[in-house]
Formats: sequence, C-alpha cells, structure tokens
Amino acid sequence: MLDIVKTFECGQCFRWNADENGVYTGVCGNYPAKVWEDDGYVYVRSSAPEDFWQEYFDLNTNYSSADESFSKIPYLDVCTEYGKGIRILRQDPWEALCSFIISQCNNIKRIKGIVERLCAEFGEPLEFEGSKYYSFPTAQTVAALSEDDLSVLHCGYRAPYIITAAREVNSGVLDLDALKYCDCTEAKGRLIRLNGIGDKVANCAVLFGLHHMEAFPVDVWIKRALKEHFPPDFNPASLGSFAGLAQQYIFYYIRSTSGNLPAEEKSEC
DNA sequence: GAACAGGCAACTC
DNA sequence: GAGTTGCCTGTT
Repeated sequence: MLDIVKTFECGQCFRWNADENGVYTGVCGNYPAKVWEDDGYVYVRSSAPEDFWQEYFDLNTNYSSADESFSKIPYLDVCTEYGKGIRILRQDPWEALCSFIISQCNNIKRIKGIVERLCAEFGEPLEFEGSKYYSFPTAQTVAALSEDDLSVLHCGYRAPYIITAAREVNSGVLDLDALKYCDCTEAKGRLIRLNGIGDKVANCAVLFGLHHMEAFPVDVWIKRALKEHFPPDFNPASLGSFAGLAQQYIFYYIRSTSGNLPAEEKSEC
C-alpha cells in the first residue's frame, strides 16, 4: 500500500512539503496538489484527473514480488519491512535530471531551496485554491538562459551543468523520452557523456526520471551500508529488475534510523 | 574560521 | 587505475 510520507521523504523528489498536519503540498507537471493520508486512505486534491495520480504514484506496478525477493538478504529484509509503502514516483524526466544535477554535494534543504527558486524565477505561474504556484521550467526555457541568469539560484558551480543539460535536451541531441524505452545501461551512458553528470547523478536520473527500476545509485550512505552489511563481493545488480527499489529501502532506513554523520566521517566533496 | 553537505572532472603519480 | 584537489554556497 502506498505510504506518502515514506514516498515523499525517501529522497527521490524535492517539491513536496508537509505542513504541521501532515498535508503535503507540491506541484506535479502543471498541477499543484495537496496530498494527505487519513485512516489508511490517501487523498489527493488537484485539478488533474485521477489516473494522472495513479500513474505518478506508480500504483499499477506490483511491488510485492520484489519485496519478497529482497527478504532473502537479512539486512535488506529489515530495510524492506521498514520502507514498505515507498513507491518510485513517475516523475518528469527533465525535472528529475535537473534536480539531481543540483543535488550533487548538497543537502536536501538546500536542494529544495534551489529548485523552488528555479521554478519561481523561470517556471509558469499556476493558480490553485487561491494560492500561486510555479511549474518546473521546461528544458526549452532553461536552454535560453545564461549562467548569469542562474546566479539568483545560488547553485554555484552546478549552473553550467544545468544549462548544458537543458541545451542538449532542448536541441534533441539528448532525447529523454527515448531513453525511457532503451536499455538502462545505455541510458546511463548517454547521460554520463554530459559535463557535470557522473555515475551517481546518472543513476538517479534514470531511476527517478526514466523509471529504470534496476538502476542502483550509490552515494556515501549506500556505500557505507554495502560495506557494513553486505558481503564484500556483493553486486547490487544481483537484486534484479527492482534493484532501485531496494536502494530506496536501504537509503530510507539508514537516513531515518541513524542521526547525522559521525564527526570523524570525511566529506566526499 | 573551518568543516561539512546525498559529486564531478581534471590532474597527478 | 587509484588518489587528490578545486569548484559555489549556506549552515553549523
């Protein structure tokens, strides 16, 4: 069953924010929305049709067989039980790619700030229940901007990476929709060719933006979990076509159950 | 002031 | 190849 808190808080998206009552507000495509859970049911208020949200929350995919296969690995079984209810959202490919370029060497709070400024500055204004929201700017819009234009975002050295990606997408050289339907490894390979996109960002972009569920992004947290709880020769690819879901279970489990990085932990930057 | 925060690329040996 | 370093910025 879909768990919106786990799904929104597991690090895959940056535009959903909860108020004090646990009601999430966000924008998906051109639809601002409010999402909340009550008595085991998930409610969505927006002007989008219901099947739009069924698709977004990936409700037509069966996660239970993947969960079962994960249970054979003791540590992963714990993470799976803990994270059950996480859905890999079907996010817009360009939004996911752009967001994860911004995410490099950044914390979630700052990523969210940069993404919101990007939308407010360059997205289309949207109206919903008397409040103003902004869509995520298209690749076409961003492609026309300069690094100087992006200085309002305070995204630092990532600005040229964003513009490069936008221009590649806008020109059609990088066809994100086509990458949805090709092999995961090939899709990652295409993305890594771009300046500013390495293995981590490419894996996030194909998993969260192109729904290649076998992608397995490895960041410092996952690296540590693999080192401490899996055999030294463990290959994440052995988790199969839902490896990315396992990655999210592990990630959500570590981030929710451990505090901040120990002081002696070295920065990767 | 220094270290840190969910990388990447260019450079060294 | 593996290891080191600069890159922006806001927070602690």
